[in-house]
Amino acid sequence: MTIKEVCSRFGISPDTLRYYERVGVIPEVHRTAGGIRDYTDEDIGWVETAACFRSAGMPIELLIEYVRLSKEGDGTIAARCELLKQAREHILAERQKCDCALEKMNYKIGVYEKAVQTGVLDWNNGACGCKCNNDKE
Amino acid sequence: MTIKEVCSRFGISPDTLRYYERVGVIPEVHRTAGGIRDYTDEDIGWVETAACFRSAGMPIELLIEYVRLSKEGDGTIAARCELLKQAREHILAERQKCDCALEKMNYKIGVYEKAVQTGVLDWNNGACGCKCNNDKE
DNA sequence: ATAATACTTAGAGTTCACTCAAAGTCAAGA
DNA sequence: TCTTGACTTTGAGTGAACTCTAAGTATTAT
Repeated sequence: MTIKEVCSRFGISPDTLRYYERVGVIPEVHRTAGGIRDYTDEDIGWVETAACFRSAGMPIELLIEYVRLSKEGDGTIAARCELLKQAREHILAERQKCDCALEKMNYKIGVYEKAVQTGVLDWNNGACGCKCNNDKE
Repeated sequence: MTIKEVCSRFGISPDTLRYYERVGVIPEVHRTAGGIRDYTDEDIGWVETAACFRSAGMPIELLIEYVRLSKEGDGTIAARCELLKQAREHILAERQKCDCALEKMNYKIGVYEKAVQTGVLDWNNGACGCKCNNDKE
């Protein structure tokens, strides 16, 4: 599969794909005799993982470390497992922040929708109960 | 409330708070006679909103636009409502990506946990069903 | 065979969201 | 009053993640 096809499949630019390979977010991609990238199914699997994890906000450094460990072989299985669990905590926290922001947005949108009809914003009755960022101690 | 107190309450640095005010992510903050920031409850409400929405990945530009519209008065209520709805779609999409990444992570962690015991990674039985980034057309 | 298009690399440039530095002002304690 | 430490502004610097540029090579259509 050509770089173009991989790009359109995952919605990533060719520059980004080459960059991912260069810095080690994905392992080296298979090439044609002329040196042009020709992604195998395995290559595509790596791209899919990278694209999926990146789009959820997982930092590039963690992906690089994961690929590095994978190249080292079966001795790093436990380490990779730990890394994935750590990444999962990171993404769970991200989602928690999304939920908190959504709660606040829904509250505000409710107030605004009333205001669109009445012409007056009324923040007094019932504040948003979300605890986001509040009382950090 | 001093800038220090606001910082520790929301887990933001003073530099970031001043930056938010400078570029318009929050409106101008109340000052003492000497020119030192002294956050009122209303100021703190703005900070809370900014911190919450930012932590969910809402871009600064949208927050600036929201504050700009708010300053213009009641004529922009409908516009602000629209902006919030647009922001909500944005955050919902973010959360969707988190869920997709979590599905993939859980699948991988399952494979690795088996491998930690057996010593062998087995990706063959049952692939991750998540559709993240796949088949973009 | 040749022209047009698409690929390659290395390295520089861009964007976003802060973060720091320098130079000066304010406030509280000795 | 003086000193110490926290505040102020303006503007420059940083890090992450791309994104673009230039110069060159490969592939495809005519």
